[in-house]
Amino acid sequence: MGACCDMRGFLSFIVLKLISKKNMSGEDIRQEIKKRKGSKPSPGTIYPVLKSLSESGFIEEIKNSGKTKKYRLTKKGKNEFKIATKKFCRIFFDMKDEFKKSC
Amino acid sequence: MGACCDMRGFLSFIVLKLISKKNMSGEDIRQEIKKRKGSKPSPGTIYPVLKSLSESGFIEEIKNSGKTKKYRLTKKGKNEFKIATKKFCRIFFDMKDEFKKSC
DNA sequence: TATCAAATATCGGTTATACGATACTAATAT
DNA sequence: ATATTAGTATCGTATAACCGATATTTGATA
Repeated sequence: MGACCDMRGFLSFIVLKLISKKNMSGEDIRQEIKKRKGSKPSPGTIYPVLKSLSESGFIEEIKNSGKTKKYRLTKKGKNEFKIATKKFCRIFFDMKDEFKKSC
Repeated sequence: MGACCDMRGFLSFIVLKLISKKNMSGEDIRQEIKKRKGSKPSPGTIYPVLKSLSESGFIEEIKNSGKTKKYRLTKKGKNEFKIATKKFCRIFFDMKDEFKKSC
């Protein structure tokens, strides 16, 4: 319910996008999404996504000193992200105008 | 299953976006989404969305000669779309770079 | 080493997205 | 007037996104 456009979905894509810029942990990702969407995804949302992306071979864990697990894109993940980005652009190509107006 | 980024979601937003540019019928919208996403949403997908947007007062039917019903944004709908666009931009603001590279 | 806290992992349940099938409606052609 | 057909509407169901609660791990600190 609520507003018509709750921007639900695209979470896997957003995660790939974030990791593509910088290696990140689950916590890092939750924080960054909070910044962007306003609401912080629950652990029960983000960790299954990371697991799924990991099992599909799109991302991989990198050893880390702290108590966090950081992830990076694999080669396969980079390719997948490239394809997904193309698709995203085909869907939203005319958002370029809105970007200029609204951002 | 399938790829990780099936771009599911955002349908209401896409519909508002399309109608914001040009008054459209359900069929028009299905066609346009097929062009963008590759797959044509089924009637059972699109008409409930139009109904819901209509009941919420975001879009309204305009009388039409043909056997189609065309919709346009209401004032409320324009406002909602503006807000949703801002949110979209906050989430995907750094897609601007990708747009340049991939579109 | 025992404890604490932060991050991660898992599970059950809710809701929205979406499909396929079927039914309805209305303009048009026979 | 009746049949045809494109567009619209509705229903039941499947799937994925997501949350909240709980459990587990692990680095850090007492």
